Amino acid sequence: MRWAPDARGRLERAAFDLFGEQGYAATTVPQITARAGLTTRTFFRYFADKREVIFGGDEIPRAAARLISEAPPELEPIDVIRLVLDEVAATRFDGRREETAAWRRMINADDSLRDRDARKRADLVAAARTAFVDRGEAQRSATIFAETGALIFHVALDAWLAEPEARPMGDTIAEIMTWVCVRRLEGTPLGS
Amino acid sequence: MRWAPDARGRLERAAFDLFGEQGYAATTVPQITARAGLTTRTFFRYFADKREVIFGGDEIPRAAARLISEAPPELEPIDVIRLVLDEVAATRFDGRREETAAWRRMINADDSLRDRDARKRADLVAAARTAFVDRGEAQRSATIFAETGALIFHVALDAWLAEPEARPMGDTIAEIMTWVCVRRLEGTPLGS
DNA sequence: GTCTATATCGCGATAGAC
DNA sequence: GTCTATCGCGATATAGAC
Repeated sequence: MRWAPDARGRLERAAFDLFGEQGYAATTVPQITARAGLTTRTFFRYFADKREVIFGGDEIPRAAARLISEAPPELEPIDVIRLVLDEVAATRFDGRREETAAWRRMINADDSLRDRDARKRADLVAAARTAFVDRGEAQRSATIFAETGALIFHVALDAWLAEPEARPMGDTIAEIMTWVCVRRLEGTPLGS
Repeated sequence: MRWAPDARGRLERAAFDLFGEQGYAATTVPQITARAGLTTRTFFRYFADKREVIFGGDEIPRAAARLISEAPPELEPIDVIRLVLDEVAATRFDGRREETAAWRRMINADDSLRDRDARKRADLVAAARTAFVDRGEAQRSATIFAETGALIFHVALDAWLAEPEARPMGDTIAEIMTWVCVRRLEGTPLGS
């Protein structure tokens, strides 16, 4: 056949290998595509820019939105957050602490990656907000719940990665959640 | 004198004018510097990149950190947040709703500006966290208070700009704050 | 200040899949 | 045949090096 399969996967692997060897900034797109046996132009067909190789496109916002939609309708929003975060922690982070820490180190070492990382969090909030609205939340409460979920998750991820001993990330999340409480007050008089 | 004064201000004004006329993405740095009567190189001496003309450098994180440090030491963190946000609202936003809305529209219209905007929020959180630590908060609680302050501020700003009638931004902030509560639980047994 | 590398993207051609 | 992935070439702006 004319093209080797899985061009996207080859680009991702070549990129991560090179980033590991030389660092993110020192690696050029032509180097990545040369290693993957493709052209520079092809890289930009799969990834909007060089930063996007690091982040999984919109996979995370989509997964979060799906989990929120599928949560039992009778759950309070804060319990939806708990459910979603526990699921995410168990399936995507437990057992991958070292890889995750290395990934975070790479992001934190580069300014343009920190920009994009912050943007990804905003995208996650936007997707979660929509999902909460679909559950019947008002715009404003949906926004606050989405923001709060992202807050808990990011604080917990940082804390979990900083802990001396590996333990289930859900434990860290539970600790953070005891700290933050969000009350639904829509419609109640101000100051109540 | 050899150089016309206020190169930075001229660059900012030229940039905003051109962004208004042609849009952000369609405006090149050489166009900006030509209008300001300066060279491209000079632009990058004042601004790290093209996006930074839009944001005020690290002025906002610095101001927030200063306000947190100067708040009366006996205040609870959530009341420090209230104080700081009210001050910021009154001095920087009240009476500038239209400019602020236009500024937000410009940011939301461009992907690279959304990246940077999200990053600026992260920088603000980092500065506020440090300031809370200086007040004697533990790392983890400082992080949560800083994140919560940023959350309230951003939700309130969005809401305030979306309101049909202009009113003091502090009123919107007060409404949002009745929604979000943060408890200091460091040192208490888990599950309490 | 000048020079240059590199990211980024548009366009037309082409090769194989269905 | 049409559709899609890929290529090759080129143009331009940002951003950093010298």
